[in-house]
Amino acid sequence: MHDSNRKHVKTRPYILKAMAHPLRLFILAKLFKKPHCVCELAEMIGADISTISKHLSVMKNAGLVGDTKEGTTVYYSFQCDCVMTFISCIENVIIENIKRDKLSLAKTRT
Amino acid sequence: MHDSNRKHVKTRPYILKAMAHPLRLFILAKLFKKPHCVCELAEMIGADISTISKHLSVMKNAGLVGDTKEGTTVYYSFQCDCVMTFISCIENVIIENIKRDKLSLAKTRT
DNA sequence: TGGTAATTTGGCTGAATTGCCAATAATTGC
DNA sequence: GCAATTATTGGCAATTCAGCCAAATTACCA
Repeated sequence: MHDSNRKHVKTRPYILKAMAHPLRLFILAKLFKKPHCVCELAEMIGADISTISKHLSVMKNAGLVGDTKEGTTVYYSFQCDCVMTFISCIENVIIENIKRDKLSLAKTRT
Repeated sequence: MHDSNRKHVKTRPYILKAMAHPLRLFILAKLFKKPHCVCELAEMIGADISTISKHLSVMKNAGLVGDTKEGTTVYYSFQCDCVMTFISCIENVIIENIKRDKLSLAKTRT
């Protein structure tokens, strides 16, 4: 692989990784609607606060969310509009996949 | 968490996971330009053929790529236009991140 | 200054992922 | 049919990731 490619390849996936987790997608969807603090999200999800905090940290480092302190409370908010555009795009892929599955199923039946 | 949310959350991340890997992003970028067989990609990347084959299998299951057999050779091709739109969107996030880093760096300096 | 609430960090264990090798399959041409 | 080529699958060791608990940090308030 060319060095230029190698560099390209190394720098990009961290943003995708930051999204590629069920809880993190859920959190993104919630934050898209309005900002939430860590304990609110932990409450919604039913996981340990420290777990949620770590997930938020991953997404913050990836530049997907931002945070604001108010006293001891930290409010996280959505920071990347294009992500939601993409998530809705993913829906389309899923629909296509389902169509394809049905098609191949129909084919094997005949 | 509501059941409807739980379901939502479980079904989506597999497509993101299928992209969230350096080699897989590299492969997607290559396939975006033109179809390639497994051994061509393995050659470009310098990894074992079986490794590449498994990566392609993950992406195929996610509906990101498709394959066509020609003799013993399997050509993989791009199947999801919106992904590249998104990858270019990721570039923007990266640029924003860099800007932010520089800004915070400048702030700490003053 | 001491106590309290919200969050982050460290540490640990179990689970998942990766990548190589070897073995197996599938297809072509002799 | 048999060797050769291409790809897939199984198995294994190494690495990374997730999630929980406990400890540390931060900010507020009396």
